[in-house]
Amino acid sequence: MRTECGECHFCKDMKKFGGPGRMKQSCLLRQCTAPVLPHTAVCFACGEAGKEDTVESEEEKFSLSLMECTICNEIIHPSCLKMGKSEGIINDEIPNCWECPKCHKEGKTSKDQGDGLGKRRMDNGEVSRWKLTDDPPPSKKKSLSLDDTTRQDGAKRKKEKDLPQESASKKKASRAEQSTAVFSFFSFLISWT
DNA sequence: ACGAACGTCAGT
DNA sequence: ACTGACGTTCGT
Ligand SMILES: [Zn+2]
Ligand SMILES: [Zn+2]
Ligand SMILES: [Zn+2]
Repeated sequence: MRTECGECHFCKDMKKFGGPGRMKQSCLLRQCTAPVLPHTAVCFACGEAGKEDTVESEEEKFSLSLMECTICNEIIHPSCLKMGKSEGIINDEIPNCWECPKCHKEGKTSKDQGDGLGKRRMDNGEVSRWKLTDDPPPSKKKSLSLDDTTRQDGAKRKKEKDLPQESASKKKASRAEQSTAVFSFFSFLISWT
């Protein structure tokens, strides 16, 4: 809720402070201390969303909420984990965040990430990233189709000033735009080597 | 491994 | 539609 400092790296990028506005990050003084899961998050086991608001007992709210593990990054309803005894370690600083019982069963104590990627904020004050997209736990590799449909969100590269070539769905680049794209492509080839 | 870039989400 | 900003990808 703090006001933007106007002087940090990200503020200086903002158009409102005269920057190009490409980074699109919040002011360093305004970083969220309690990030929540996206609304699109679903349970790794049952594929459904969180249902904490369908019940009023605090105990049931927990078992029907979605919890994300800081170690394996799986998001799951605690109630969808049918494990005998083991309890997870709940991080009360960050909503819907824990170290799941599965991970704590094996040696996976805190600082070994199953896949390296996907970090969040550790208990100290240092920032990290976290990921919520699944990754098949220990075996398969996720096909990673290079082509299309399974596009994660996120970003590809653009360039520096914007290459306006788009496929057939939306704008249908004008021929002038196409030729600039071709020109840019040749410029790129020339600058190679 | 780090940081810039950017698509996309979420709120208005 | 517009805005802020998150999470992923890519260049280095
Ligand atoms: Zn700032
Ligand atoms: Zn579930
Ligand atoms: Zn886990």
